[in-house]
Amino acid sequence: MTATAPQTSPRKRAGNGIARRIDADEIGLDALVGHAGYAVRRFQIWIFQDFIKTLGDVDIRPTQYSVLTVIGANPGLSQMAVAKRLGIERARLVHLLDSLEQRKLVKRVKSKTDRRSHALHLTAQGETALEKFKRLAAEHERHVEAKIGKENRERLLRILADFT
Amino acid sequence: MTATAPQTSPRKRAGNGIARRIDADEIGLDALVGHAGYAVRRFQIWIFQDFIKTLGDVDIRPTQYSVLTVIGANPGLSQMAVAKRLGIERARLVHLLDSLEQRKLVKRVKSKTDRRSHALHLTAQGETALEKFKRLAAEHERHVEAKIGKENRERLLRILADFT
DNA sequence: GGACAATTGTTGTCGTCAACAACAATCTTC
DNA sequence: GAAGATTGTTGTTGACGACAACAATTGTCC
Repeated sequence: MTATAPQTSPRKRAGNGIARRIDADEIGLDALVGHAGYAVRRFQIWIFQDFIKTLGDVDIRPTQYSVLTVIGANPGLSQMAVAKRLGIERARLVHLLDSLEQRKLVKRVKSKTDRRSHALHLTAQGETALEKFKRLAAEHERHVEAKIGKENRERLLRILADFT
Repeated sequence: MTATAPQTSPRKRAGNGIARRIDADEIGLDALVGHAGYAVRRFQIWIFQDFIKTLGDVDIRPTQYSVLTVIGANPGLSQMAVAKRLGIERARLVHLLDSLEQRKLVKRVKSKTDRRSHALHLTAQGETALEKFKRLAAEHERHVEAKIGKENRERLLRILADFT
């Protein structure tokens, strides 16, 4: 027996025979506490939920935002180049671009130099839309700052700079 | 035009007419660089991939590991309590437990005090298996340490302590 | 103590996402 | 020019989060 069990039942007996519900914060995480992956995962879920909520009116999700940003900063990239840069599978990027192209934010232009590939560009509408998205994303970033603190957010960005 | 485009084509002309492929690290991320969510997401993917690979021989994924750990540390919990503690939907936990129960690592015991709920316990086999999983998870954690540094990992855990 | 609301586990659907595999068109290389 | 690699596409699989509905059971309120 290695488990450090604080109780062996989902109820706690209060001595008078009345079963009490266990609060979530009474439940130990044991080895999980020392795992960076667990904390990072929970944090990432929180961040994405806030991002999706903050950009809810314009209906832009984190992955879509990353694609638009990269295309905006590097017009003419191929799908393969975008996928590699963002760590997205090229098969997945196809659907992402289908959606963004339907919404007239992005256009696929046949490349002159390589007839297999498409040169990706923002439409004029996409350019102005992206401006708005960036303002909303900055607002989301302020939420992150409010949640973990200004210095902690900057520390975090420094620690994880290699993964961008 | 707000885009700071270093090129407008997926090829770079080298002057002699030969098109050169663009390397991924030449592609700017623009606003993405300042977003904690992007870095956290990429890092989380890296961590999970390493975890899955390191625990590949025993076929345990991060979520399964978290469920086993919590049950091991708090025998007798209900499914609802585990789901709440780990931020998993109770509908999703059903399938997770189905799988773990089939593998004889966990057992659902009918609760005496609440006939709606199940008291969750590790089997004897589950106890010894979890020991091994924890050793492998610790090895994974050393990979994280090697990737971002010992101090950075500890800083990270401190910053994100509220999310566990 | 009996009606009504809340909780628990379960089943099902839907959409997102990563990981593969296969394919046609095209390019590169030898 | 033939063989192999690359690009975009389509499709499948499985993990995962979010919902909705349901039966069984428990809690609450009058």
